Amino acid sequence: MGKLDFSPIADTTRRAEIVALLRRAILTGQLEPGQKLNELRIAEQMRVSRAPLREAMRELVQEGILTSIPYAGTFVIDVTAKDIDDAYSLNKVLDEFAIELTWKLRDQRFFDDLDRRHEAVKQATRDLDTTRQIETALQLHGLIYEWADNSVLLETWQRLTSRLQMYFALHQRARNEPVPSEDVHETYVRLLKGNDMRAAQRHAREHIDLDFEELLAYARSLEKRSSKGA
Amino acid sequence: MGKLDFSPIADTTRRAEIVALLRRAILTGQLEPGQKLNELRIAEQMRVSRAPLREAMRELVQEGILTSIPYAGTFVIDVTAKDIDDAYSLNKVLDEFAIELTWKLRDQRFFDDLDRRHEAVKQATRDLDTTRQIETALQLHGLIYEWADNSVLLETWQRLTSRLQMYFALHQRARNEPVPSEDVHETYVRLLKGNDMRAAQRHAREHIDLDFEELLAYARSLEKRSSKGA
DNA sequence: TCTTGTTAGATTGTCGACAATCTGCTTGTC
DNA sequence: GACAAGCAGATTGTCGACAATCTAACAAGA
Repeated sequence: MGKLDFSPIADTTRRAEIVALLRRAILTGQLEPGQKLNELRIAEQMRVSRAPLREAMRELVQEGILTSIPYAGTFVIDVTAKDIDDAYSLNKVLDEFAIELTWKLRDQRFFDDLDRRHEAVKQATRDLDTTRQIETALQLHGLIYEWADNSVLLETWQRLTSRLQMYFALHQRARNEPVPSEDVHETYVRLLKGNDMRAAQRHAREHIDLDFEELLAYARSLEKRSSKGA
Repeated sequence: MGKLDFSPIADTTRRAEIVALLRRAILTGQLEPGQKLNELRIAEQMRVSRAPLREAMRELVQEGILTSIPYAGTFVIDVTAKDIDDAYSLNKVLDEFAIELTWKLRDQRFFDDLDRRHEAVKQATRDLDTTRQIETALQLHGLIYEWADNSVLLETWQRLTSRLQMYFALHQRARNEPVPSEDVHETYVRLLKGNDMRAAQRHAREHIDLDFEELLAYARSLEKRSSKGA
């Protein structure tokens, strides 16, 4: 059902633009899990040859949101409940670590940025813009990784985030009941501003406010169905 | 091993072969950090066109061992002491997590595999084959990740491993004094076989036997020098 | 001498065409 | 009707050539 229209590419290298376009299409759920990406069709829509498109797809395969089978095709990854569970549990461990690293580096700029990102989530919530809501929530949570001053950790988190964003978008899309939310991030932000690191870590480990539990339940409900064709 | 088990068919695409070749060249230090990869030259040497080579390079960029600057070139990543330190500290956290997940899944096959990999390290050590020594040591440590039954964690570890292997190979290469080792993995293996999970985790966190400290010292000693040209 | 503009060479980015491979349908046989 | 062989059609993988961009060497002018 992939009648998504791409607009022609503009500046910088085509490859980079293509990566951005495809990533966005996948993470917002415009390209559905399991869907095959037809190189010729996409290349024509973007007014681009297959070479940069294929290179872009190779990047996204390594990024973990596409999967490739030689001579068969490249597909959006399938989302299983196990995948989500795996990502969830690793995320908790990483959060705890990131908080530990960030803790003594916090300063006024950190708190300001924290508030700013928190506000962005609340704004998206008021706007009922669910896609942006997911995006901003993940950015809020990403702050501790950006401040942790550990490039490998940050990279790891960003890879995880891609998938998380895709999962959540999928979930939101399913129940077009759009708004989950009053302010679920309140506690998280307050603890990050406070003086009790252990409490913040505990909150991250036990109570994470991203609605994983519900997401998991949704994924399990999908598990029963057969895979869809083209 | 008397039961008939078919492994997947070999990847018959040139791209996959190229990825394997390049990765090996980088991880063994044949391609040095900072070095530029000339597409035309490499393509000619491999008797391959630039298309699959470029796709392969794109994969390795995402894998984190190459870095690319548009219209300038693709280079082997530079190794800084900070990078190693970052990877090291994240590795400790992940090890601890992997041990926790693996712990209750251990069975006889796990212990057998553990012994087998441990033996492989000792064999490589006896052979004075330092490259293989690094490789097998990392495979030994990778066992807990393979058993942890968390695909995202395994993927993360494998990405980390690429870099670690590169760092260690670099280090070994520098001091051609080849042998570090009597059996430094003894304690690690013994604890993984035992009944005290906390002790195993503590060992992973505090005492990891991969010679990180020495590696770090070496990297810091390099920090003073300027970058080299082609 | 220093700066600035130009130009030639080399290298990366992109394109269109061809080769290899897969998929599904058709055909022929039993 | 069931089944294997074989033939299109479509799609991915690879190639060689061209376009865009960078580098550095050189010349002209202050």
